[in-house]
Amino acid sequence: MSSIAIIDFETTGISPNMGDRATEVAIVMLEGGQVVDRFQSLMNAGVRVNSFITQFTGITNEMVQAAPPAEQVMREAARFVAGRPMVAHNAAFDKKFWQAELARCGQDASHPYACTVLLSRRLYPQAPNHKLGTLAALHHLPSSGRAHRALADAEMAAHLLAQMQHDLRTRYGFTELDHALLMGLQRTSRYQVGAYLKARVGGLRSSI
DNA sequence: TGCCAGGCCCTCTTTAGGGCCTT
Repeated sequence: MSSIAIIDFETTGISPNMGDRATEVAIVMLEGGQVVDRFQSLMNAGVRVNSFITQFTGITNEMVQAAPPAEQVMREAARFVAGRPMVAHNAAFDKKFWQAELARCGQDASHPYACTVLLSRRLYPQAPNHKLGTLAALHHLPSSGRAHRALADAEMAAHLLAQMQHDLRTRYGFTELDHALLMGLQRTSRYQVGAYLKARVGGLRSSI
């Protein structure tokens, strides 16, 4: 059975191109709709955490200074992912930090990323918004810790992805749900979602 | 304190502008 790596970074800001660095990473391995493994670590990139970020995430300068070096953590994270396809909530954000941090230690970062924000916009257009916390409440997903810490957010995104996989199975009759299907779905116009899923499921059945 | 990005998406659009989402 194929597994998917769901990742979440906590960082000092929103742009690695502006000098922002990762302070924490968590990766949750999802297999058959179940969380089967976890990786989490704070990391010390040698930068200071400002008061807004500390208030937002709970991560302090003392915590970061006591953490292992960023390069060491990123090498371990890359080994944990081991080339698996990846998913993140607003993947454009986590993907650019993944690439920036791995580039600093000469590691390959060419993993395909699917995005639960894009998928949610396709599958749950009725949602009031597509923030992770809102979607977790909407689907009554289990909470697994403090929001805006990497492991809690990665687990929440994994539960959201599992919910999407469940809905695709029950609504559209999918028996196999791979990463390529998710990549195709997130690239599909919201007006073409039904046609795309119907084509991919092989015309077994569709509720659209 | 407030700003810093960027890809995606919508619409009163497409020769554009602005909101969403992440920290």
